[in-house]
Amino acid sequence: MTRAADTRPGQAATKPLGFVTHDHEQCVDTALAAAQAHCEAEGLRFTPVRRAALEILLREHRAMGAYELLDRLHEAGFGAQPPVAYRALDFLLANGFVHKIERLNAFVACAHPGADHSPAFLICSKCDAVAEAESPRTRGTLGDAARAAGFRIERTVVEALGVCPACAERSGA
Amino acid sequence: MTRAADTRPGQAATKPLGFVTHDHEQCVDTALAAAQAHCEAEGLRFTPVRRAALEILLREHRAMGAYELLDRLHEAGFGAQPPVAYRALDFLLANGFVHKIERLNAFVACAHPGADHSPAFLICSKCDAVAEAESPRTRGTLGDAARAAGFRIERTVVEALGVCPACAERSGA
DNA sequence: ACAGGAAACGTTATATCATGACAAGAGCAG
DNA sequence: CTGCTCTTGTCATGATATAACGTTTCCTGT
Repeated sequence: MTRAADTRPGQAATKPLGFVTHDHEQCVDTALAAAQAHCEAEGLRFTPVRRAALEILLREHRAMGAYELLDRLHEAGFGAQPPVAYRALDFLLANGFVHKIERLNAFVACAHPGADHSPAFLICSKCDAVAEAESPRTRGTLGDAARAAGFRIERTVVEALGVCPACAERSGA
Repeated sequence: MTRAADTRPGQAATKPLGFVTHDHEQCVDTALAAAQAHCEAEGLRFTPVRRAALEILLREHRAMGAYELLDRLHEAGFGAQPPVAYRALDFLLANGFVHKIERLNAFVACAHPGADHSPAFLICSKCDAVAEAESPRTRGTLGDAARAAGFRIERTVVEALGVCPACAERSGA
């Protein structure tokens, strides 16, 4: 509810992040700064535990379970009980800084900081690696069916299961 | 947009199942018969507990948690422990007779018995009702991105969250 | 018919994921 | 400073899912 609408198809999304290497330090810093700016603009409290949670997810750059995140937060001096992690995640999810991978019951930092988008994920069934891509607007066919049924779509989860390049090479070669 | 489960001719052929009424007795029987035929053709064992699990999901015609299904199976004389339900569900999932709704951690009988398809679901955030639609082939845009990354897609989960007609009317009116 | 093997079933126990409820502290408007 | 709201931390519990193992069932080869 706190995000402005900025729906636009076809941004630079032909290369899903996640299966490539990149300047990670910078990508973490950029995302943290963007989150902080967003919170200041919206009057949200980017508290230490929230910031720490986001930083951990950004640094790991992979889907992480809530309890694993909780361990890291606890190591960093925060509380040790599940609600500590889940509440931070709730905040980050609500503001689009992280996404939940339903298939894995895990969470991943958003790869497109700042952009309001409809994410799609590529999930490797062998190693659970996750890459985020821009969602193809499912508004087309599915949207038609939904309208015909009187169903109002608010959000669409798209998760493609398959084999990532690394695992394909490992088993194929 | 093809539908097989609602076999009544001339009615609501463009609506995704789930938000419409229909001849349920017949739809259950048809689906059970189709499943049985499929198993016989494939040399699979359509055992009593598997059949019972499918029948329960078909009759309920809604997304059901594994433990709720387990209760029903137990009432029907089967074992009372979680693996009883999860193993039946594994079989039914593997053969396309039921689908898992990741978002709800729940299971629903397939609405297109016999058809090899890529389902998409409309999930009401207010009442958890679920309707199954044919998936718009997300192969297009997402498939391109996947290929570019060297990712081989095997299956795609599509779950649209929103408000069903009944809940929209209830809150809107 | 029957022995051997694979698959399925039921059980106990445990692992994993998530939330309810409540008290104490932090930040802000009046 | 006071009252209010939001946030944090805690304990406790609920909800979802799987591991491991012995027994039964079914199929197959003889």
